[in-house]
This record gives sequence, C-alpha cells and structure tokens, in this order.
Amino acid sequence: MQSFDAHELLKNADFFSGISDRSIRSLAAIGIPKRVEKRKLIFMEGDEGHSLYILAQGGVQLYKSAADGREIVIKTVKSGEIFGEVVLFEENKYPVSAVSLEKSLLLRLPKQQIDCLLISDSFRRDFIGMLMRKQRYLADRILYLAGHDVEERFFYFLEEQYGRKEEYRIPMSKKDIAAAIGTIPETFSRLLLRLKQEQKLRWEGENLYLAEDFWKGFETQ
Amino acid sequence: MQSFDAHELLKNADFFSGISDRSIRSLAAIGIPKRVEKRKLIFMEGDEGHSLYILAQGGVQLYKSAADGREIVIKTVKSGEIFGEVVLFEENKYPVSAVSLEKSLLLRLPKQQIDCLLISDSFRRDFIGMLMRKQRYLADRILYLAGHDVEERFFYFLEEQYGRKEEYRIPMSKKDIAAAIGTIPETFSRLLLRLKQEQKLRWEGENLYLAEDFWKGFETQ
DNA sequence: CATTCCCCTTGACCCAGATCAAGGGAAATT
DNA sequence: AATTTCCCTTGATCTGGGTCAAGGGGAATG
Repeated sequence: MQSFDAHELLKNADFFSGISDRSIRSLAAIGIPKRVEKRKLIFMEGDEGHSLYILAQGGVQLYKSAADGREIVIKTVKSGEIFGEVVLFEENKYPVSAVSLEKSLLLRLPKQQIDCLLISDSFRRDFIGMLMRKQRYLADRILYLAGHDVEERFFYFLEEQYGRKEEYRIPMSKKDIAAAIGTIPETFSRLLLRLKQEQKLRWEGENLYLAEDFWKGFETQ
Repeated sequence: MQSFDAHELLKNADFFSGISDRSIRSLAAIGIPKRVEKRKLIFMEGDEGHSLYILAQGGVQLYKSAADGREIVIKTVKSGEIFGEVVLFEENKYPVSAVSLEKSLLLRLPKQQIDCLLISDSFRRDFIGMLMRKQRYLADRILYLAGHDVEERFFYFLEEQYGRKEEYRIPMSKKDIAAAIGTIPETFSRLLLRLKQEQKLRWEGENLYLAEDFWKGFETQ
C-alpha cells in the first residue's frame, strides 16, 4: 500500500461526486489516516464513537447481528465511501459493526471537525445530500433483498461494486460475497457452479470473467 | 377528522423528539395542510417533487415496485413522521411511492422553505439528526427482513407502530399489515390462525387483544 | 335487490434456499 | 513436517413460506 494524497483520493471517489471541491479539500485536510489489516474490527454495533470514517483503499463491510448470532450485511463499503457517520448526532452509538475485508486504509474524521465544517453553507448542503443518497441506497437494498432471488442479487452486487464489465478482480472471499448478497456460502457456491455450467462465467483465483452477453436482459430500474 | 394545531401536533410526535421547540414552531408555520382519502397515491416512485411531507393524522406506506410488479414496503409511516424528504437534494425524484392507508392529514413543506430553515444552526442540526435516525431505521429494517421470520416481524411491527400493549386498535387492513411485515395475506392469515389456536391473541374487527405473556421472551436488541 | 368487487381465509402443492454433513486443499501455527 | 484451521465445494435432506385455487362474506355500485 503506497502513501496517498487524501485530496486526490476523495476527489475521485464516486461517493463525493456531488460534493464541491472546496468541501473535499476541507475533508482531506482534517482526515487522520489509519491503516488496518485484513478482517479487523473497526468498530462494533453499540460502541460509542465520535468519528466517522472514509474508506480510502480496500474494502469494509457493515453488518448487524441477529438474535441467533447470524450476521446480516447492511452494506459493503466501496473505496471512497463514508461510513459510521450516524454516530455524529443524538445517539452516539454505532448502529452497525464494521470489519475490513482486506488490508485497508481509512481516513478518520472526528465529530468536532465535522461540526466545524457544517458551519459552511456549501458543505452542509453536500453533507445532507450525501446522507440522502445513503438513504436511497438502503431503500434499494431492502428492495433487493426482499424482491429478488440470489442470482439477481449477485448481478446487482457486481454492478454496484465494480460496474458492468467482463473482467473483474475481486479481492473479497466468496464467503464474504455470499454474506453481501444475503445468502450462505453453500448457496453461493452452487450458484457459481450453475453459472459456470451455463457458460456464463469463469472464476480463476481472484479473477472473474463473464460471458459477453452476461448483462443482456438484466435490467436495473 | 377535526381541525388541528400544527405546532401542538409536531411537538407531540415521536419523530421530532430530538428537535428543538423553535425548529418545530418554524415547521408548523410553513406547513400546508392537505387531506387525503383512504388509499390515495400521494406521490409515485420516480415523480419529480419539491416537497416533503409530515403525516399529521392517519397512516401512510412507502413502497418500491419490484420488476415483477410486486410492491415491497420500505416503511410504514406513523403519524408525526416525515417522508419524501429525500427529494430535497441532488436528484429530485422520489425513490419510493407513498399511499395513504386510511383517511389522513398531511403537512406539506416546500423545498424552498426548508432551504430557508436550514440557515438556522439549530434547525440544521435537528434536520441532520432526523436523517440519521431514519438511516438507523432502514438498517434495522434490513435486519428484520433478512434475519427474522414472519412471526417475529409481526411482533416487531406491533411494537414499532404502537408499542408494547395488550390491547390495540389497528386501522390497517390485514393485507397492508402483511405487506408491512414483508409477506403475503395468506401467510399472515395462517400466522394469525396459529397464534389464535395457541391462545396468544384474539382479533375482533379493528381490535386486537394479546395474551398477558405475549411479550415475554421477545427481545429487542 | 342483484351484482360486482374486494378482503379474508383455508386447502393443496411446490420450490428456493437453508441446514446438516462430509471431505479436499491451501495456508497458517506449533 | 505435522497439525490445526479455515475456505470452499458438493451431496442429501428439510422446511418456511410462496403460489394456485376455491370459497364466503361484507361493502359498494348499478
């Protein structure tokens, strides 16, 4: 993992597409870099916290624990996205747990600093906009989980995380992908077997190759 | 439906518990009352909109349509809650559809007015806090739907909508409750049959009576 | 008053996907 | 190098809850 330019990084992140350059510069200036190893707990559901995080490089998964111990993935965080921001107001406990899926680089932004930035009119707009985009995302995720089968959810996952391509480098374990799409490793494994038999994909190590017509007939509304 | 005092109403709404009296007064002042009949579409997914709504009296359900036409409920709005606010920033299309479940009274707040209020430091804090509470709610809902069976979801529904009681007046149709807990009327009907046979509840018209020990052993974490 | 319509219920059936179990292989630990 | 551990896969089996179908009853409409 190389050193990084926080400003450059944030500027290129999808998640900040709606955020002005000035706002980004401010964020980059106050971020405290933090490196974490693979499969490390960044914070736990219920922990008190006073910082939000931006994922600079790597991957992070947010989940909640069900009563029986199963872990339900709420969101798979992509590089450039923000997480843990819910802690900043009122209730100061994280509503989800966060683990790194791979060796990752985070930018930590303490609550106090965010509060200062929120004085800025443009930053405030950007920040609220970002919260609303996240709300849209969560509503979409409910629709995905409740209204689509495992195969469709896998397609959505690929598209959402990496876009529509024919070649992917996927650093996540299959177990984690299974959790991300709301199923168990066995079922996901069987899905891959079937898609392979149907000549729709090949999976070699971390590399996934899709058939040319893989995305045909798959509509995102 | 009687006339109403917008300020009084908002003040007593759970959803605004974290919002200062001054903020509430501002909201009440600019709200435009709107009455809707039962089962009326308030707005549709994809519609352009420039207002958010507060549900003053009655009930509203927010849903998204799956590709096959099924409607997946994202949230059942309680009286006192806000909805449609996501339209206010960036993308100005509603991400969900909203229908009234009963004769209802809404307070409409145009975008422009909200923008004015956001200049106020305290209102801004309150507003962001409200967005974050909603985000928490959606994360919880994902956990409910993905990690609990229909029976548990029904318990959560009761608790969330009306609190833990032994007697309820429930103005919603069973069909709508089924949708709210993420199932179909047949399954919900069978669940009620079983709970009745197990002497856990009686349902008479709009009135639901639970056994004394109904809530025993039901943990909300 | 008849008819349509919708809500609700109950029965019969089915299926996607979870559970349980077993094993093979790669990587990490001693 | 041996052992433990974890990931992944595949098989066999089970089941919650969805689908399809068929009424019955109440409200609304002609």
